[in-house]
Amino acid sequence: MTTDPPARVLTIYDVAERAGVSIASVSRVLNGHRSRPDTQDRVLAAVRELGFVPSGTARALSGQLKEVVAVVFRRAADSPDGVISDEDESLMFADVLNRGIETGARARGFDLLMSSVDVYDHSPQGRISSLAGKSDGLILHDKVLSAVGITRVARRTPVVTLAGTATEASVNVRSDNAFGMRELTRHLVREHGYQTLAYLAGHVDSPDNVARTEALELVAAESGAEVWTGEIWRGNYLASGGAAVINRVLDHDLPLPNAIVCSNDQTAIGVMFALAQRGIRVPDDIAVTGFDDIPVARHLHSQLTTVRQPIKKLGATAFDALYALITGAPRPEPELVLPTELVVRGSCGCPWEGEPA
Amino acid sequence: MTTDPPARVLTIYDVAERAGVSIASVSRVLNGHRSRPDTQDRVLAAVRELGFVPSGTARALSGQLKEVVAVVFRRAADSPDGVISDEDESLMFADVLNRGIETGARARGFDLLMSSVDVYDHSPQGRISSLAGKSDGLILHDKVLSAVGITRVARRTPVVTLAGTATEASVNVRSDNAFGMRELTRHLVREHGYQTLAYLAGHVDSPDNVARTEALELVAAESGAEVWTGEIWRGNYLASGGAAVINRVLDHDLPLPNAIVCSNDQTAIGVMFALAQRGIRVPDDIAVTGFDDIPVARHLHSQLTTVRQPIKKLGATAFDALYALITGAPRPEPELVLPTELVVRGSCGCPWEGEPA
DNA sequence: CCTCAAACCGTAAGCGCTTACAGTTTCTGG
DNA sequence: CCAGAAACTGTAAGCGCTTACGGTTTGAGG
Repeated sequence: MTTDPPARVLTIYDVAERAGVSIASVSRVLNGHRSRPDTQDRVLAAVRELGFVPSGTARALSGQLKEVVAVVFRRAADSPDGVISDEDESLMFADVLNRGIETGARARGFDLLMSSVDVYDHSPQGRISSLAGKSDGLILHDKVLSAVGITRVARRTPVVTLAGTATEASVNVRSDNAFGMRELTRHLVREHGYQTLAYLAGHVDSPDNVARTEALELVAAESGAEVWTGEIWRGNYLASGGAAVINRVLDHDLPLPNAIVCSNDQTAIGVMFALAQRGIRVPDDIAVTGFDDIPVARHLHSQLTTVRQPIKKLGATAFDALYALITGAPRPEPELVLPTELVVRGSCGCPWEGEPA
Repeated sequence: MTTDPPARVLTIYDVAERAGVSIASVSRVLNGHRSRPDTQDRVLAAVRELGFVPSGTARALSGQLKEVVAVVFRRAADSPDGVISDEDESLMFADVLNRGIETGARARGFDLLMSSVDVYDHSPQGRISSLAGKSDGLILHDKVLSAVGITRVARRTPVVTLAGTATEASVNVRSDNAFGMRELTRHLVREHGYQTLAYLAGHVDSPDNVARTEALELVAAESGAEVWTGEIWRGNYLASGGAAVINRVLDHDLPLPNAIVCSNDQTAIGVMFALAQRGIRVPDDIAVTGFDDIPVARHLHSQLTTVRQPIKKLGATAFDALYALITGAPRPEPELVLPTELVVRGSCGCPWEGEPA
C-alpha cells in the first residue's frame, strides 16, 4: 500500500518523468508493444507507484477504440407530469436483454453506454448520432429508429439491431418467432382443443409482432380454429396495455375467447391481473399464454405457459456481432436467428404443480 | 431531407469551410456563445446540411464535461462454466435503481456508462479507475468497493454510493430502512400476534441489512416476540439464496417460525417458491414478507406484504447528487435518506383480494 | 466624416494520448 | 575491434475540439 497520490490528475508525462523515459515509451509499454525489459519494468513501476490510469478520452481521440458500445432502447415514459410513476413495469425483457449484452461486453473489456429514448421522442436521430460519437458501435433495440434512420447511421458506425430488420449496413439479431408461435398454437389447438384464440398484439408493425401473428394465424387456419385480432385486441407489449384491453373488452360486454395469446409475457401479466380483478380465473375460465419467458414468468399466479426466447443469449450474440463489425473480423450474417422453445406451465390449462421449469 | 453525406466522418473544419468561417466561430455557435446573427445562421445551416455531430471525445478532451456518468453494480455471476444461466434473477432491484438513475441522467442530457463487477472480482479498482477516466463521475451500488476503496477513488472524481456509507469525499443515498422495518414488525407482532419471526438475512455486513436487522430486533424485543437470526437463516439477497435456506431448514427438520421476514423481495420470492414446492401454504401455514416492493411483488402468488422503498427515486436522487458534485453546485448533504412505507398485501395473513396497491 | 469603444472574429495553443520517422544503442559476425 | 543490421528510443505531428489573445469590423457620438 503506497501513500495516496496528489489530487491533480496524472498524465502520461508524469509517468514518463518518474520512469525517466519518454512518453512514447510509456505509451508503448502500456499498449504491450516491444521494448526493453528494464524500460518496461521502470514504466510499470512508475505506473503502479503513481496509480496512473490513462485517459480513455485522449486514447480514443487518437484513433483507438473507446471500448464502449452504446445501447439504445425505448422507454415507457414516466407519467407526463414528471412524477416518477411507481406503476413502472417496462423493466423486464429489455433488462434481461441488456444483461446479455453486458455479459458479452464484459468478456471483451467493453463497457456499455446506455441511453433510452422516450416513447414521445419521434426524432432521436440527434441523440443517437451523439452516442455514436462516444462509442465504437451501436446496439439498437426494437422500435428505436426507422429503417432509413438505421441505414443512415449504419453507414457511419457499426450497428446491430435487436428484433428489427437487417439493412445493407447493419446486422439484425432475433429469435425464431415463427417456430415458437407455431408450437404454442399447435399445443393450444390440438392438445387443448381451443377453438377461439384472441391475439393480444404488441406494436403492430414490429417485426416480432408480425411474425408471431402470421405464425398463429397460419397454424390456426390449418386446424380450423378462429383467431381474433381486431382493433380492440391491440396492446403495446406492456402490462398496462394488456390490462387495458381486457378492461375494454369486458366493459363492452364483448365475448372472451377460449385462450388469449399474448404478444409477450408482460402483456400476459397485465391480462391476468385484469382478469383476476374481474373474478375470471386462469386457466379454469380462460387460458392465457405469453411469449419470452422472462424470469418472473414462473413465479406468477397461474404460472405462465409461454415461448422461451434465449433472451440473454440474444443480447450476447448482438454484442458479439457488433464486436466483429467493430474489429473488422469477417462480417457476420446479416441476420442471426436464435431458436425458441415452447414452455408449458399452468396458464394454458395443463395440469401443473409448480415444479421449476 | 438532404442527400446523404459522404462516409468520412465530419469535423468542425468541414463545417467551418462550408460556412466560410473559422473553426472557432463554429465552436462558439455550437456552444451558444455570442456571435453575429448571420454568422450563426450560416454555421447552423452548414451543420444541418452536413449532418455534423461534434465528437464527444474531442470535446471531452478539451476540458469539457463528457456528459457521462458511470454506474457500477455487482452482478450475480453466470454459472462458472461460462454458460449463461437462465435461472437468472438478480434482475430486479438493481435494474429499477438503474432506471431511476437513467431518468435523472436523461433530464440533464447525460448518458450512463454501465459496468458490472463480478461477485468473484475482489479488486475491481482497476476497472473502476478506468471508468472514472471515461466519465464525469461515478455511482456505486452496494458492495462494489470497500470504504477505503471508495475514499481513494472519491478523491479523484465525484462519487455517490447507493445504500452504502458516506465518506469524507462521497455522498451516500439510502432509504429509511429502520422506519420501514419498524412498521412492518409492529404489524406482524401487534396486528397478527406472531410470536416467532425468522429474519432471512441479506449480505450480513451491508448497511441496509444491518439497519433492518436492528430495527426488527428492537421492535420485537419491545413486544416480547422472538427473532431467529442464526447462521442457517443467512441468505444473499437473491431468490436462490432464499430458496436454499428454506430447503436447508426443512431438510434438517428444523422448526418454522410464524413469519419469515425476508431481507428483500427477491429473497421472499425464492422463499415462497421453495415453500410452495414443499406444500406449505402462504399465508395459511406461514407468513412471508419482503422488502423493497419491486414491481412484480404485486403479481406474485400470494401477493407480497413488503416495505416500499422509492427505488426509482433513490436512483434519481443519486444522479442529482452526483450532478451537483460534478457541476460544483452547493455540496449535498453527505447522506440523503428517502422515506419508506409499509405495504400490506396478502402474504402476511391479511385478507387481500388483489386490488392494485 | 472621424474617433473610439464595443462587438465579433481568426490564429494558435493546448487537452492526453498514439505512432511514423529518424536517431541512437546494442548485438552479431567477420 | 569494427561494420552493419537489428532493436529500441525519443521527437514531433496529429486526433477534433475549446478558448485566450490580439486584430478587425461595426456603429455610436461628436
